[in-house]
Order: sequence, then structure tokens, then C-alpha cells
Amino acid sequence: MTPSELSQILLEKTQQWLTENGHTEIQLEEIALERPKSRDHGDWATTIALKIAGSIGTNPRDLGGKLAELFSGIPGVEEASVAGPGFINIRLDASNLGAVAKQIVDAGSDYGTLQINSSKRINVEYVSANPTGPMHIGHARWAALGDSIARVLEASGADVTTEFYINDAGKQMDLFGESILAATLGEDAPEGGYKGEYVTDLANRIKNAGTDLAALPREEAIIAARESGYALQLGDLQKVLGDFRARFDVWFSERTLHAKDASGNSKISEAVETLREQGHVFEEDGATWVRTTDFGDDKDRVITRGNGIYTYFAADAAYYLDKKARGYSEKIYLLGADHHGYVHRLKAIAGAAGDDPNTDLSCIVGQLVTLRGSRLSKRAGNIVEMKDAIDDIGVDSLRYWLARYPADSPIDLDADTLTSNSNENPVFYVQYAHARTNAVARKAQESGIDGSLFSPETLNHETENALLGELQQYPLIVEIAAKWREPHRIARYLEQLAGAYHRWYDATRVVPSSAEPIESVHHSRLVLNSAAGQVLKNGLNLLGVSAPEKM
RNA sequence: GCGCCCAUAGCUCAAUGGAUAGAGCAACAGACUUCUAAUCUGUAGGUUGCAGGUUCGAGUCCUGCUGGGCGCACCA
Repeated sequence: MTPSELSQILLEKTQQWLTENGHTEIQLEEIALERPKSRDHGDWATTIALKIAGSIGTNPRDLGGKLAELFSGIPGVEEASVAGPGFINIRLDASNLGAVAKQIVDAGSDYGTLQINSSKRINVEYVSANPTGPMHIGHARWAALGDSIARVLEASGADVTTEFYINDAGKQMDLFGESILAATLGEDAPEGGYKGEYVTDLANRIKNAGTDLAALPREEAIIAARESGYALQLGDLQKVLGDFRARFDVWFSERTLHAKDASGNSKISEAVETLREQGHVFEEDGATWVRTTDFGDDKDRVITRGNGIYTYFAADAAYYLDKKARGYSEKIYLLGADHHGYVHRLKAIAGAAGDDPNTDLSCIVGQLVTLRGSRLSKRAGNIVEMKDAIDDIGVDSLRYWLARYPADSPIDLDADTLTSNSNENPVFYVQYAHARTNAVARKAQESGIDGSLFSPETLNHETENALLGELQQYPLIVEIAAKWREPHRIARYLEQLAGAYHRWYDATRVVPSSAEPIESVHHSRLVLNSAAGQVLKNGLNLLGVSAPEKM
């Protein structure tokens, strides 16, 4: 019996009881199960009595006692009892709990995939770094987080499109071109332009590819430098993100928003017109504004400047409308804390476009990565390029490390963590548990242990109960992670699961020592071992981390 | 000045509004002739920044303070 099945039965029983006792006004939607922190409290607990006692005029303890009595009669439930102020603790019988192992092995990689979001088409936009320079460790955080969020949402049943918005239009790109040209000619970078070795590298790569920027007239040279540099830089960026296993289905160029069709319209001009038709646009001081304050922004925003040029905000609006037109029920934006000011503006665009800013759009604002307490900055010379970080500590370690913290928690890295493959990184703990399941399975097979001779009731050791309890919890963790867009919950769960597995491994044996005979319990333990391996693998996969068979 | 985020063990951090707030690291004491010791067992470590409020119940929600991060353009 899975937790969701149990929950469903409890719901029916409770609703039936309410009806029979004249409380038809209460319609329960679900009964939430939670894992009691203390094992003594059983396998599952529900607070339903505490929640509804008030509305039916009884005290939670009495109601809990009545419901517990009812729940005790459910097949597969060994015991249900009321505790404390009104908790109902439920203990499943051993064979029922043990059967979970086989269910997991049978389900394989499908174990932990859900249908709760199966009606949704979700767009996840993340990283979206400017193609004017290399990405740093901060971008790696969004890459790890965004990709894992997409994986978790897919596991929850959603149809997910991942997307990277390329800021390839505007003044920054021109400055980029001028900077490359300056490096080619041995001149200083222009005011506000790009500096650093990578600019010189790009200049050299362009030269080596046979383009002689120095021979071109200045205006042409800037454009050529810009376009060549853009192609190279975007290629680098895609390579690094690909190596990092971050998936992007769509690389969306800002230029496509500016591009004019035969009648002189662009997606941006159409977006402005759309907003104007909806009545959210006004003219003032020679500029065109959107009344974003109607949607909670702290000030109205200019969309077309006095000189007729669109602001960056105009492109944002057009981009949002484009996503909407492509039919996504929800658009997720991952933003760094330094861009959190956009949230109100995006909400305003969504509202002005006729979307519900609270459900059709969600902004995940993450804290920045700091290095030993100091913010990454070029001036301080402590920028760590994403590519170098991957080379130094590996994709698995880096992804896992960056994904195991909530987005709104600042991550403070120190140089040692970055450069040493140390056991401080819990990814090894989890991966080692997975590798161990494989070693045990290999050994068991050689010893003639046969998982098809499975009898669930033999899995009754204390550590087996604990391990089965963890395994059973996995779909619930995926559900929570998907609901809250918090992949770190997967990582924390895996660490807990790995701990339960290691303790089980330590306390029991799948392969009996040579003096002992092979018994029924050993066959059953092989199945439990495989189940643990399967869940570790499924979970690591949601984080984009490999599950090695040997370490 | 206004807005968003954060404050939990010595350090880095967890904790669906639930029961006795948990891990890792660091410290100390143990466990491999037996399936992987990258593991396990034990000890020690806390007024969850401060003050109120809501609730049967608050680290979690609300208000105010203190301290820190980030942002507040007809820049991109």
C-alpha cells in the first residue's frame, strides 16, 4: 500500500464518518500524511483530527480516538492510535511495509513519477547570461537549480520546456564588438566596455579564423567583431552548459523580438499595441509608459523612450507575450537577487496581458553565491568561471553542491571546497550508497540469492523498517519538491535515505557469511537492496547527478 | 528613504503550521579474518537575532525593532 493509497482510504473513512455523524457541511479534499520524526510513533501520522475538531465542536483528542479506531480496521494497518493533542499514528503491518520493496523494483525508473501536474505546460527560463562574456560560478547555481526544477516538474507529470533568453540586441552587444576590436588593435577598451583576457582570446580566435578586423572600415569592423564574438561566446556558453547537463530546449534570441516584418512591425511593437489595446499604456513627457503600478509595481515604467527607442522593458514584455502565445500555462523565471526588482515588472506585464500574475507566472529569486563571505567581483579578482569550477570539482559534485540548498539561501563557497574532491561533499555519501547496492547485488547473484523468492514479512529488522519507511516516502518528496519548486528537498532526502541504507547494510547481511545458510530473509533483502538502489538512482537523476555502479 | 531576501549548534546548513529543532564538518571514544570503512556506533554541542501578536500548537504566519545581502534609470 502506497502512502497515497493509504491517504485515499483514510479520506473515505473520515468523510464517511463525518456524514454518518451529521457533519455533511465538511468536505475534505485530502488527508495529508506526514512522517513522524520519532520512529516510535509509527510509519505515518495525520493531524486531521486536530484540523477539523474545532469546526465540528468536539475536542481533537476524542475525535482522534474515534478515527483511530476506524483506521485500525483497514487491511494492512497493524495499529492506529491517538497520541498527544490529537495526532493519529498509523503503523503498517510488516508484510505490507515489506511489499513496498518489490513494488519499487517493479516500478523501476517510474517509481516517484506522478501525474499531479499532467495537465500543465510549463516554461522554465533560467541562466539567460549575456553572450558577452564567460559564465561564472553564480550562473552554475542557476543552471543546476533550473535544470533540476525542470526535471522535478517533469517527474510530477508536467510538460516542460526549458529556455535560455539571449540578450543579443542593444548597446551592450555594440560595446562587446567595440571591445573585441579594441583588443585586436591593441587599444584600450571603450568606456564601459568589456575587459579581461577572454576579450583578447576572442580577438585572437577571430583573427585565426581568417577575419582581419583591422583591415575593415571601423563601422564594419565593429559589426564583424560583434557578430563573430557573439557566435564564439554563445558557442562557449552552450558547450559549458551542455557539459553541465543543463538542458535548454529553446535558445531564444532577443533579436527576433526586434526584427521587423514586411509591414514594419516587430514583436515588440505588437506587444506595445497589445498593451495599449488593453488600456495600460499612456503618453507623458514625450515617452510611452505602462501603468505597471496598477499591478503592484512601485512606479510606472517607460516602454518607448522620448527618442523613439524601445526600452529593455519593451523586449521583456514582448518576450512574455510570446511565451503566452506559445501556450504555456505557467512561465517560471529564475532570477538572481540582483534582478529581483524585475519581479513587479514581470507581474505587471502578466497582469496587463490578462494573465493571473500569481498563477500564470512565478519568479524564483535566488540569493547569490559568495566566496568566503565576499561577493564575486571582477575588481576583487575572485570571479570563478563556471568552466573552471566544472574542471576543478566535476559536474556531479558541483551540481549536487549547488542544488542542495534552497534558492533563497546564500551559498558561501570557500576555495578548498571548490578545488578539493573532499568527503565534505555529501554527494559522495549518496553515490557511495548507490555503488554499494550494486556491489551487494553482484555478490548476491554470485551466491545464488534469488529475489524472486521474495517474502515481505521477513523484512522485520529495525533498520529494515526504517529503510522501507524512507523508500516509501520518495513520491511524497517528489510531490513537495515539485509543488514548491525546491529540488534541494530531493538532495536532503537522498542523504537521509543513504544514511538509512548504510545503517541497514551495517546491521544486516544480504549475503550470509560462509558459515550461515541462505534463508528466506536473504532473498527478500536482495529485493530491498535493489529497491534502495533504484530510489537513489531515480533521485540523483532528478538532480542531474550520475549514479555510479562502482566507486 | 522605499522594496525584496536572510538571521537556527563553534563552522556550513536542514526542518509541509505539528510531537523531544536535525545532518555534515570540527572535537573526543569505539567498530573491518565476513556483501565496498568514501561506512557504522557512541559522547558533547541550542532561550531558533530581540519584543509583541495570531493559533489547540510557531524556527515556520502577522507587526515592530536590530544586524547583514540585494535592488530602487527615458541603462542593458
